[in-house]
Amino acid sequence: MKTKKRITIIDIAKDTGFSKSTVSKVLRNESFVKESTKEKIEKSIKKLKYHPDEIARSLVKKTGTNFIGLIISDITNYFYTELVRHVEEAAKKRNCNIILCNTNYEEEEEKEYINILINKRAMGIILATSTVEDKNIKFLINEEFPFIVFGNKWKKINADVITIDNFKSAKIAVNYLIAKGHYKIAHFAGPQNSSSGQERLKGYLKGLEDSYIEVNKKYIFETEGTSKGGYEATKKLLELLNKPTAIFAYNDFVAIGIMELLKERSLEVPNDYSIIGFDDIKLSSLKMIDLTTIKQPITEEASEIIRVLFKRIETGPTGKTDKIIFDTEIIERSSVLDKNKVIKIS
Amino acid sequence: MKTKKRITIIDIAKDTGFSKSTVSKVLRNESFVKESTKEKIEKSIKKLKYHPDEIARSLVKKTGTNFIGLIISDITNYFYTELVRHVEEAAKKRNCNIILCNTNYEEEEEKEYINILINKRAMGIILATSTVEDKNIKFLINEEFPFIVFGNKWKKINADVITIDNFKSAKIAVNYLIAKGHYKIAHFAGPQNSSSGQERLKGYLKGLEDSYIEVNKKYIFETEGTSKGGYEATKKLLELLNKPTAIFAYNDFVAIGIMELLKERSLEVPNDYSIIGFDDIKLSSLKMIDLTTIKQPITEEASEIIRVLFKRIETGPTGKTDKIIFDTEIIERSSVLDKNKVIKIS
DNA sequence: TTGTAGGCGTTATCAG
DNA sequence: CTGATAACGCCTACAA
Repeated sequence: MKTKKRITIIDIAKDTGFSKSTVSKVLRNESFVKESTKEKIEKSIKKLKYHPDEIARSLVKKTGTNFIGLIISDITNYFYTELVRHVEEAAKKRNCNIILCNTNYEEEEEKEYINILINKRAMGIILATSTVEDKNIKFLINEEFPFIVFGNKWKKINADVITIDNFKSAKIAVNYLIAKGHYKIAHFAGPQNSSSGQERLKGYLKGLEDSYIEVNKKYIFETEGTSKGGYEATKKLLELLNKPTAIFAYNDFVAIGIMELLKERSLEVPNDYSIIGFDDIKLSSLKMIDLTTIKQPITEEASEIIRVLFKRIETGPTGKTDKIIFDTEIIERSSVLDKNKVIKIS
Repeated sequence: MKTKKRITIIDIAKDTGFSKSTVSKVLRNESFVKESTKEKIEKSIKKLKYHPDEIARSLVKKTGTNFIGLIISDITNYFYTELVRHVEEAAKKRNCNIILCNTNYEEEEEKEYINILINKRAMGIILATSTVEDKNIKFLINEEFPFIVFGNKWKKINADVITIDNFKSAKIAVNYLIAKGHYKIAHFAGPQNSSSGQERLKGYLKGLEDSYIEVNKKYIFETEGTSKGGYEATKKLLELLNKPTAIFAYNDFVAIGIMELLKERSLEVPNDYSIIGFDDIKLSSLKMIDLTTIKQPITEEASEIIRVLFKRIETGPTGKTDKIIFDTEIIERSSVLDKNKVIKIS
């Protein structure tokens, strides 16, 4: 699997009769090259279809490879899709390319990708898997490798982190439902090995507590954070005798799964069940879905990820890390019933 | 922006007292290294946190960098999202990583990314933008750079191509609508600078012709292939005096845009308008959307892309290229009304 | 079993 | 203005 014979700086040196260092000079268009020889060399470059080898270049310049590794769990999760898109864009502005690493939710893959990225001399790594492994973070810290964590464990770890306040945002969601007259509120929690899952659950609990609503443990379901998870949890929820009137879903995906099952059972949103999601993926704004949700400012987060990561690349480990917490906002759509406005008939 | 001082093979040579070639030997675990020295060296490697530099390695071995460039128009287009996911997976199996290049539908970006990928010594390029530029293909052929085209211009170009038969598939879609009793069928065509857009339009025309249905030019709208495109075209369509009963959309996205506007106007699918899409993105299977559509076997396509690309990388340009055409199938859901089964009341 | 030397494609320093 | 020459981090005969 050898690559075809590359044509190098030497080939064009031979072709023109100049030395390779002169060729190198016109390549980097240094001054002090006679116009005529510059032209000759450039002509030869075109003729021989020469392209400078960035790899060799970065080797001697000891400058970066201009690769950034982006590790995510699942690119078909639309929330991450949007992250990828914006990160790629932001990286491009700094002349960097993204090496896409999809772990498919498998822990070992995360570790493996990290090693690959280190060996391939990525300049930095963005860890955006939903359940970042502690040991991997420790490993990266120990290696003194530039990296940044997205959306996870911001309090505990000594690394740069870009995220939102999941706890607070979850409280906001619950308070919103309460304000709309709901008090029987279920929570379809995310994976409890992810900090976002944990924090949102805690926020839910606190939200209820603040309004003196007693927690009904039967109203809490742990899901895997996918639409399938929401779908399955809804099945169980519908078996409850004392059913809730509203559901706070771990994320929009889960919320959509809920809608799926309700539709199958000819139950209506929001009349039978109110739903609030999390993330505000593009899907949620479709009229056919029209999900009320908590919006993450994904574009801003993405550019901060790149900004902070580059800072880290430049400074190296300093002991001081950045924790950037973005605000969320509630996007009101039609999936939550305002019970205060409902005329009571009975 | 220098990277931190890397520890190299020489550092661990010094540390252990052996020569760098001996170190190199244990790295590639060659035989003929005394067990005890091997152990010492390995210990030192761990101690100094040494990682072999794949980049430097590939320089001297003249073997590939194990990078594959994937150029797409828009990763948030769910169809491509799924492509990316499967391509990444297939590449991983061959120990390759994906450099993700999102052109954002801008032609110049495509050219720019190609240059970057060549300079960074990618092993090959997957061109999966919706409107691949002829000149870029010619450029790559001329450079003798390994590449493969996905979903475009398979007849015309002398390059490896993986695609479906858009013409035939479009005919199938139209025939399906006709079989369901529709004869006033509109087509929301895709960009006519993309071959898929052209071919699907031709297939639509031929499908009508085969059933002796006269073409109504007012029923043909060119869209940009997005949900917004479908949304806007539907606005115009609703202004028609003689309205169609069914719409064949360029892709599922466009179809969803149609649904959006219909929903806004309180029009129903399929009772007021039947819709058939193209691609079968995951979204389309949601109960809230439930779109009848033409399915592309994206997983299989992705693995063929990688297989054929690797073949090309190995053989280099041979003059003979592969054109692999996948079959599509129709996925029946609820967005098409069977007019034959409708009881006529009037 | 281990070490030496040359080279991969560039850049960079310093003479000429 | 132009051209040797020594790196960059690693591999690979060939020698010891």
